[in-house]
Amino acid sequence: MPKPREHPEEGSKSSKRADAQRNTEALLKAALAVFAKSGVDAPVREIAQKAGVGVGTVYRHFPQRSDLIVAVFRQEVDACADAAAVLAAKYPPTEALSRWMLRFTEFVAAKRGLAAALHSGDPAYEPLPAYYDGRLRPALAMLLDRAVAAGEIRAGVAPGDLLSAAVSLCRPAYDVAPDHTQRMLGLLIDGLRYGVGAR
Amino acid sequence: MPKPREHPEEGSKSSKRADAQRNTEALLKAALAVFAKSGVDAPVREIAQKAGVGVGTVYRHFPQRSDLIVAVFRQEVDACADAAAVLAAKYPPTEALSRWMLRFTEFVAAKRGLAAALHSGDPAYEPLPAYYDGRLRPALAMLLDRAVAAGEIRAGVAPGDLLSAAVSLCRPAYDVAPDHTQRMLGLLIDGLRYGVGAR
DNA sequence: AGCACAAGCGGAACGGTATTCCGTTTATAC
DNA sequence: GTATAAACGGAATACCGTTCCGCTTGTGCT
Repeated sequence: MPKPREHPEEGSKSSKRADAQRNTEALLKAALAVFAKSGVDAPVREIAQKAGVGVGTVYRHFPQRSDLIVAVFRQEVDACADAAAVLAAKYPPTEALSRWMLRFTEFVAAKRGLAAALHSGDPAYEPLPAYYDGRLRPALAMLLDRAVAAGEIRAGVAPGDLLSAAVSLCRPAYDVAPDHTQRMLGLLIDGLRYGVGAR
Repeated sequence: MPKPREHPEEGSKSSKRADAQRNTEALLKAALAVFAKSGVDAPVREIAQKAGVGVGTVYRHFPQRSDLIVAVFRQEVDACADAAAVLAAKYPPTEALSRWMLRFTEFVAAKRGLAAALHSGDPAYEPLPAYYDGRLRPALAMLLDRAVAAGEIRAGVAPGDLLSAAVSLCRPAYDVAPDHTQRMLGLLIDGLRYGVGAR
């Protein structure tokens, strides 16, 4: 009989067979693309095909459709949050902040389809807002702190408020000139700069 | 050949055959119940069965699913708005206001499933918020005016703000003690009373 | 009352999707 | 190399939306 795993962890993921691991990743990638193109109600077959697996495999990894949606959402939130550190290392404080805000609004715009699912009342999505907030708010707080420390923007701006404001700004993004969001964001960042050095 | 209708209107509705009229009403009633129990994505067959008609009849009256949803929504909005006049005639001003607010939060809580559909981006639902506002805001304004005129609450409260506040209050209603909304509403009404006669 | 006719009706039929199930394949430990 | 269980694929099943058309029924007329 096969012994229990000797190495409960391999690489960095939980103990799963290598092919299963690959398929999980392929599915997440495929689902991201398909959701973006056809919405979260896209046929499961389409996702399976794009990932190069059978439908059975989709259900093995994500028994509920909501499991797949949640996984994609969390992955995207993580990517957006992680981008903060990368940008902070690469650009001066306020430019990093500005670029991240733009990145964030792209995330929000791209996930408009998911947003409807989140508010559907399905309890499976209940923990997502907390996850979203827990990852994104600290990321933005870090960027804000750096810009404040550099004396480039004023202190006292709550990260949560700024996130909400950015979300509001990209609300009409789909029936307005595409650079509208970008210009509004510019205004928002300029607003943060206002009064630097004033007490 | 059958002549064109002599009496273009009969009773109070548009010129339709009596059975068609009955079926439309039965469908609205059934859809209301089914939507409440199983959400707006409930099977059409289920609604048809509950109304005692065939599925073909559903599609005859409501070619698009969204037509049925919109009709149910408007009917409920109307019922809620009309309740204002009934309550105003039956209770003293502030009690009528209080009771109506409770009635309104019940409406919002019951329509959480519909709310998701409203934000789905389907253009069929686009005119609904305006309808909602156009019916409910005047209803609430009337109740507020009466309470103000009676000197029971202070003036200057915008009906729209109060509606929004009430909606926010019942947001967490589904994972909190059921009387939570009621208590919060009590606070809200008390807040309106504050400062009467001041100035 | 009886008739003619179109509006209205019911539900079978069609096309498509989600979900399950199980025989086959494959990664892993020894 | 081999045994074993995890994982896979896709056919099969179960639903659901939507259409279509022969049948029923309300209505206005005589």
